[in-house]
Amino acid sequence: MPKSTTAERILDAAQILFATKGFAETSLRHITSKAGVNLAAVNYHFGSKEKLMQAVFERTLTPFCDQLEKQLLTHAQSGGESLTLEELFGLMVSIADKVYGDDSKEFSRFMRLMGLAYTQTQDELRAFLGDRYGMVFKRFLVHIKLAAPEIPPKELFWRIHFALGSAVFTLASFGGLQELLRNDYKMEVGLPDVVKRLVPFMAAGIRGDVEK
Amino acid sequence: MPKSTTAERILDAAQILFATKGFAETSLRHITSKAGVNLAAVNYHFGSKEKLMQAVFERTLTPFCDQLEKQLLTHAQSGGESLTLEELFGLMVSIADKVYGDDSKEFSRFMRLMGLAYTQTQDELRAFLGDRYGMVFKRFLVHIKLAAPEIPPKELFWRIHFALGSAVFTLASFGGLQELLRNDYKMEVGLPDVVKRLVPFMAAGIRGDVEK
DNA sequence: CGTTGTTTTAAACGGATGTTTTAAACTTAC
DNA sequence: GTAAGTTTAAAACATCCGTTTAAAACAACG
Repeated sequence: MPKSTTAERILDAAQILFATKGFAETSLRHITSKAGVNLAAVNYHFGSKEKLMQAVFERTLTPFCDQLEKQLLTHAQSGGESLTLEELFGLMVSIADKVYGDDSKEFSRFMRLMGLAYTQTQDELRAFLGDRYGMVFKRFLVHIKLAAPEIPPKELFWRIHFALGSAVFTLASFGGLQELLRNDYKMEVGLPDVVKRLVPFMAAGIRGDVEK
Repeated sequence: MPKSTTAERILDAAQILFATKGFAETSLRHITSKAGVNLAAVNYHFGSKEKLMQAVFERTLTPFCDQLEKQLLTHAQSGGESLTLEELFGLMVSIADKVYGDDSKEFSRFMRLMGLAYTQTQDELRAFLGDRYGMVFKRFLVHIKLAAPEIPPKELFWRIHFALGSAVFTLASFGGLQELLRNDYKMEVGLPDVVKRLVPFMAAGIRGDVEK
């Protein structure tokens, strides 16, 4: 099997435990014992638990954002017309697919981490994510505005957050919902299945097919 | 000022702290010092931290659910036709208005608690809420199904949770979004304003105007 | 008043947490 | 092969946690 460094094993274990139990509920001893390394290794390699959390996000978020920016840029330079909402969200999905492989567990974990980042009030982490990835997010918002130019800014602002909310909420609690569906409806469903329903929901919601 | 019992002061403090910091991140010492009572009072009056969490939800959730059930029942008995989605969500809004008064801070806190209950992996709390309020929720789902009979169950399941997500997410972080809107767009907006946009968004999303 | 039952208080308990320390083990290069 | 630098190891540190104890304060009532 491929040898992995201590730092990598810590990141792997931490990512899984953070995603399934939350930040405060996951102790360094949990992480290090799952990773099979010494307790002190966390503070040696990362400095603190807080920095470890940031490193976990850094590792999973950076490849995704880099790819997203690159593709948006090359599309803009190729002089094509602006992307539709479905294309924009579809782009995110396909990049997530590419970056996180066919391992839907990994993708699900990533989504749960994103949900936790929004939901849990980890002030330092929030600041870190804002500093590190705020620009990417704003650039993406510009594309959304281009894709829905007829919506007044204030209205668009809220619709984006309605849509964002449905995505984060659903994907963050995906495991629980999956179980609920299994118990109440005797149905199995995978993440791609839900994403396929979610993308048009978000796109139409923002575009304003929802006009009363 | 109106005298309040020790148990009430604990509930008040706990509700605020839980909503702003999360369950695991809020200690009993935080709660009791904010409430101005002795540490042991929590275990004396509620038995444990877990039971306190349940009591907080009980206090804020029960009046709302009771009212909702009563109104749905009287409507059914009056022999009227089934309610539309807009009427159903509008009913929830009006009940929330009545129960939580005009205090939009309180309403926002309540929503944040609901979001945490969904997101945070508090197994015992989840079980408690399921036992205590599962039936109310299911009865409400029946009304939604009646209002959107043409949607297959599985599809409806997910659309409901998309809509639920947009509501919980948006209203739970309403304070932050309000500030963001003020800074970036120089606009002021109140809670009723957002709810007015949210209800048709949810209704249309569930009904399936979102068909691709 | 004195007794009884309830509530509050201060202190301690046992355990878990993040972090630090100090020494040992391992790598790397001269 | 030894010296220097890097990584791991075990143990201890200080602090915080939820909970319990036992005594004090209070309330109600005969």
